[in-house]
Amino acid sequence: MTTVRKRADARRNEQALLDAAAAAFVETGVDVPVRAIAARAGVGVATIYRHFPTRADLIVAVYRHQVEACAEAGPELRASAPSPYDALVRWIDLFVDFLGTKHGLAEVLQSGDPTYATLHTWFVDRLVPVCAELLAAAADAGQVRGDVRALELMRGVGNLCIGAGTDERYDARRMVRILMAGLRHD
Amino acid sequence: MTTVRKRADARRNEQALLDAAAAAFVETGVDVPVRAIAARAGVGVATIYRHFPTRADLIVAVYRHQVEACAEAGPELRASAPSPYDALVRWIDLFVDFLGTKHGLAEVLQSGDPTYATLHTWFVDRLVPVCAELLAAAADAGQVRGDVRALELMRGVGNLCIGAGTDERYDARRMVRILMAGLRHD
DNA sequence: CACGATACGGAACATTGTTCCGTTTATCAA
DNA sequence: TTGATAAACGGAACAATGTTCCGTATCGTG
Repeated sequence: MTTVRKRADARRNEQALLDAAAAAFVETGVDVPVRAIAARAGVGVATIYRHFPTRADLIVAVYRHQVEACAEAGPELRASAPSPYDALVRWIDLFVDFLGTKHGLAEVLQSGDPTYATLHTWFVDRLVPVCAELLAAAADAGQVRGDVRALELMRGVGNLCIGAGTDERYDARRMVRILMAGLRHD
Repeated sequence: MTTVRKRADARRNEQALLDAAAAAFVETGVDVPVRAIAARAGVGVATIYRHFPTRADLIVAVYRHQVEACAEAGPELRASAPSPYDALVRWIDLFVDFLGTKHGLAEVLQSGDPTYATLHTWFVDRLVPVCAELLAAAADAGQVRGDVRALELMRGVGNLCIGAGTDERYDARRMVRILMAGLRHD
């Protein structure tokens, strides 16, 4: 399978867009206007759409590595943590860390806006199985109630992370800890 | 204090707008375009802004009675429930009922969008004290941990309600129950 | 070096919130 | 009843943003 090599300027622009988007996401949030990203990368708006048909594709590309790392940490924690429940809690911590530092990502993930359907699907496909594994192990060990599905838990945690960092009176991490504590009941 | 009586057409239009907005909120969500509300009420867009300077004011006007009822239920539950914790849980249930049936309201409440600042403030001012009362009673009775503030709890619950009703795999009410269960730990 | 395919840039279009202004209408006094 | 006046109105106009289109420029290859 000989990969068709893209033109040099196309590859250059794609990288410039990824860099510009990453910076803009940090500075303004994932809902930064496309024109701002384009200007920052020194390209026209159409170039964004050519490389990333939807905004979701761009977000996915920017955060691919970090989400991948989070997914891979699941099995590792399962092996190294003192108990299945600990493994689950620590993994959820990683997830919260990730979401908490991405201004507006949690919001957009749960928004239901069709623009972000790809993003939502990608998160679910990649992370829910990992969470399900940890959750099942904890349930099998009798450490958490058995009637909660991974998708539900992740969505709840994601929801709790909305607005994290915008109001010092709201501590998303603490709320997630309380939710995880509630999981222990039957 | 003689109240300056507004013109008859102004009063008529204000009521028509409230009715149209209520219907549109149910049908489309609280983020329905202003033009759609105006058309439904048979008025021009400027008439909306004349009566309700911001979208938040319109939402507040539409839901005023229901939020008021929720606020008033707090002391009643406190008196009638078998325990302070039960009172708290039941009151939170009412709150979830309210949010769950208002498409997009939970989203908008936590969005941080300055457009909805008035709405956010109104919710906080009216409901947080009620929640604080119930929470303090439960904490005094040793039924819940004492380090969670009412604002934080309500915000967490509000967040968990985001997306309720748009995905049958996510049961906001169950997640709220789990959060409330987590509150019992120290 | 020339040519075809690829990619580009920015104008143009669509949607939505918000404001402005010329026109209409309700109210009240004569 | 009628006319003056302040209140209220409607819709055009403006601004911001997402998305698409098309004429032009550039890359890669023979």
